[in-house]
Amino acid sequence: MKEYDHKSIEPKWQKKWEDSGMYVASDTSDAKKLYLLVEFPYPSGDGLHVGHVRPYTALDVVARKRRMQGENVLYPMGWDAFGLPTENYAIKTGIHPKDVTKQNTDNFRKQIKSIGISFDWSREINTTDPDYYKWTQWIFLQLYKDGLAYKDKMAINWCLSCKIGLANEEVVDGKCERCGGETEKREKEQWMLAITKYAERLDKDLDDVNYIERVVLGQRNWIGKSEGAEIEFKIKDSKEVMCVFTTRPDTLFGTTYMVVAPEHPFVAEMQKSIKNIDEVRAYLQQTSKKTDIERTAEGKEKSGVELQGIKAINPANNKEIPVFIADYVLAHYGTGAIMAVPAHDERDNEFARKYNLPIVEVVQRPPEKNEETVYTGEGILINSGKFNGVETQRARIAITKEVRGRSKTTFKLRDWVFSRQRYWGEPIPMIYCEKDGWVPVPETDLPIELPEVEKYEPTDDGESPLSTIDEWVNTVCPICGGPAKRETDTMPNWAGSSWYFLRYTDPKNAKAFASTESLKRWMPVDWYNGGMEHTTLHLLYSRFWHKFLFDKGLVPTSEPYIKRTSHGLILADGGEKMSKSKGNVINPNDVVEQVGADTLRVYEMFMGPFDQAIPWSTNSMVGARRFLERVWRAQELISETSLDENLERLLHQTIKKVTNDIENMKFNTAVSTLMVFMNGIEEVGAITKEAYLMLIQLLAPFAPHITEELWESCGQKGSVHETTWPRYDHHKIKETTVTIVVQVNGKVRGSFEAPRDEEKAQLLEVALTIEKVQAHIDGKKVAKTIHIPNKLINIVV
RNA sequence: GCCGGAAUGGCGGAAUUGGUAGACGCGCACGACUCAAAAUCGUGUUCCUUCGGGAGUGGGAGUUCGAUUCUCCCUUCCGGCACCA
Repeated sequence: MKEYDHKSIEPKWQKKWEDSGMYVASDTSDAKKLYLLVEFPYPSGDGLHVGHVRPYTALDVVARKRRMQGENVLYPMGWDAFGLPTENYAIKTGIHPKDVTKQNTDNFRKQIKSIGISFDWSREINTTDPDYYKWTQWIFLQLYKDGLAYKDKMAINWCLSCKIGLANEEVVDGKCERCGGETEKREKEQWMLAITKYAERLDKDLDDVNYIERVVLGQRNWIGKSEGAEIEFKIKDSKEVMCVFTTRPDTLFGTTYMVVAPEHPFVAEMQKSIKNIDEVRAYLQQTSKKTDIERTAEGKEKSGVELQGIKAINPANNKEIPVFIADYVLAHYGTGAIMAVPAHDERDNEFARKYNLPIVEVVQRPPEKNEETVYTGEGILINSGKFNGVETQRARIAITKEVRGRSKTTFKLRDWVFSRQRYWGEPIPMIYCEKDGWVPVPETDLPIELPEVEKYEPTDDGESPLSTIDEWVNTVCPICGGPAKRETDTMPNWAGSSWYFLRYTDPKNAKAFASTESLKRWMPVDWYNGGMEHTTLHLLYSRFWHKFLFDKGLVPTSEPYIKRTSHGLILADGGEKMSKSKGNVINPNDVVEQVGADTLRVYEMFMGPFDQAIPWSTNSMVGARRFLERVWRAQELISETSLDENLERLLHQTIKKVTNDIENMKFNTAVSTLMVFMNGIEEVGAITKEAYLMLIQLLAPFAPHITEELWESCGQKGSVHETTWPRYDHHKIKETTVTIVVQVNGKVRGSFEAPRDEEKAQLLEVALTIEKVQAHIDGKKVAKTIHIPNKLINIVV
């Protein structure tokens, strides 16, 4: 027998697979289709990370198993290659981002191939390829035509170090999501996408998809749907009305003051009536200087100023109430104004206490609730005129109706800031004409390609580097033919990834982003695995684009992904995140070199639950390697004798468990089950060839190279990956004898072997003969006995 | 603060329609092989113990013949959101 030498085996089979094209998904097969997707990586200069290997291997295991079960599997890969690190590298070195991208993708491709993932490389895509981003631009134009893309001057989050505008989703703790630098608010004209028009459907349709719970919750939370009512308050001695949004119209009688956001136009409109206008202006100035971080950083101490001379009328009881401005009310949410009910809202309560405002309870507090806390729950109304005694849920509708309010649903979700003042992104295909305003580039002119530039840095005034190239910027208006200028902003790097899964179905189509036929064949994605960090960004954006395309009749389903799962991070040995600066990064290249791709794969599947973060342990990895070596050596144990009865049962149990565990992503227990079977083979010391070949098949999805080699050396023809997945015989799984556990008062006192399905009376008889059992019931009366078939006898004394 | 998730040997983890806690792997100890070492193989490995047993799945109560699993309260850790009316 040869030694197990991964260095010769792995490249050998990788080449055979590539030459045979056996992982190319068929566009003509009648077999059941299965579209498996992992997030395509940003090809960074650091190369592949062991963290990439986990999800790629996991769905590769599923892909290989399902192919063996006869399905036509599409499992593609590509590159999400626009982005800042490449651009920053270009700024530093002067090398064109295109060249950097080429180097990086070549490296990534080579690395991924070295771990034997069965991607269909014939469908490889790259978001920076003009043939690809032509269609990203095309989709933008369709959004524009439908009024879903618009330009707006607005306060955006500005990253001081990237010199770039950021979407809200890209700001984390007031810091830039990408570089971690400080951000501030800045007024700037930006292209926006009206994702909020899809808020309701993005929320509701989560009911119909099979996403893991934490993804659904993350999206729901981000969309922030909230049902309530809009109610108008008259302003005393004025024609003005103030409209508020509330989720608790039932507490209207408890409204003792109102608050409007400092930015609310009401303040300017009413300035003549405001007696303390200087004080108000001082407050406005103070808050406008504050960033969101500062507003929240002050321990949430609420502040505000009363608008003296202004009174609002509570429509429920016609009482005059004061009006405040305070920065705890947000201008962009609801109507930018609230009715304050300090008895039943914690924020209002805090504010009312600080400014000595009346607090009127209108919902009866249940007796068990602490009187110190603000009661925000449901109950029976009090101090509410004719609504006294009504239950809060019903009162919401009744009071809203009484004061002519209207039901209203609001969302936290805000429109998507789509402009970036950067070079390395898709140019936004719009032209500005003095006469005609913003004009879309004609579709026949797409793609608008990125021009060559000398400097990649954004300009000091925050404009894109494209703005300095006059011959590119200056163009003619598609409508009037007069002089006009191109938009120099580019798209954010979420653009290309918002539809890439569609392109895989028909990657070379020059007439459409994908043909209807291809889309019908492959969509929707059956199973999409990716990181939790993309729950509110990529996943929401791509669902939005897909729903838009569905509305246009361009894709066959309203949801792009049927099932979404998520992998846990791989941490460094000590449990910290792997990072270059800490020097604790494990390079998959080194691992493949030293112990082989199969060992790496088996280890990553075995290390722990797939959805859980887990520390890397090079020590533990040797267990995976030892296991493969034992499988290798077990060739020697193949003998002509018939299969041991216990081993046969174990084999069928193994087939069942591995088959189920793969589908449930319990890869760790699938591998351990294979190990148990291997232990069984060694214990018996012999195995039939047939049973050994089944072990090879079950292991094949996890360790595709060594199993090919073993399959071949056992004299089998063709690839193990093209064989039929083993089936188990449920008759052969059942044990003929079972271990019966004997308990006395619930404590284990002994056990014995008995034939399967033995009667209780017989079992009890045997149980009572056990010495230890006798010792524990000695002199006591047996109250009752409990029998769980084929499991245990419990004697209660 | 709110919403999720988690807590099991020296370590990663396994086991739930409630039924032998610690599968599998790592590590460790001892033994075999070897001049020796590595590799490999074998045996053992939750803790305490007066060797009869006893305790034990973050802590405390409860339901049950029986609880890692179900209920209530609490602690700690991780992740997400954060003045959203």
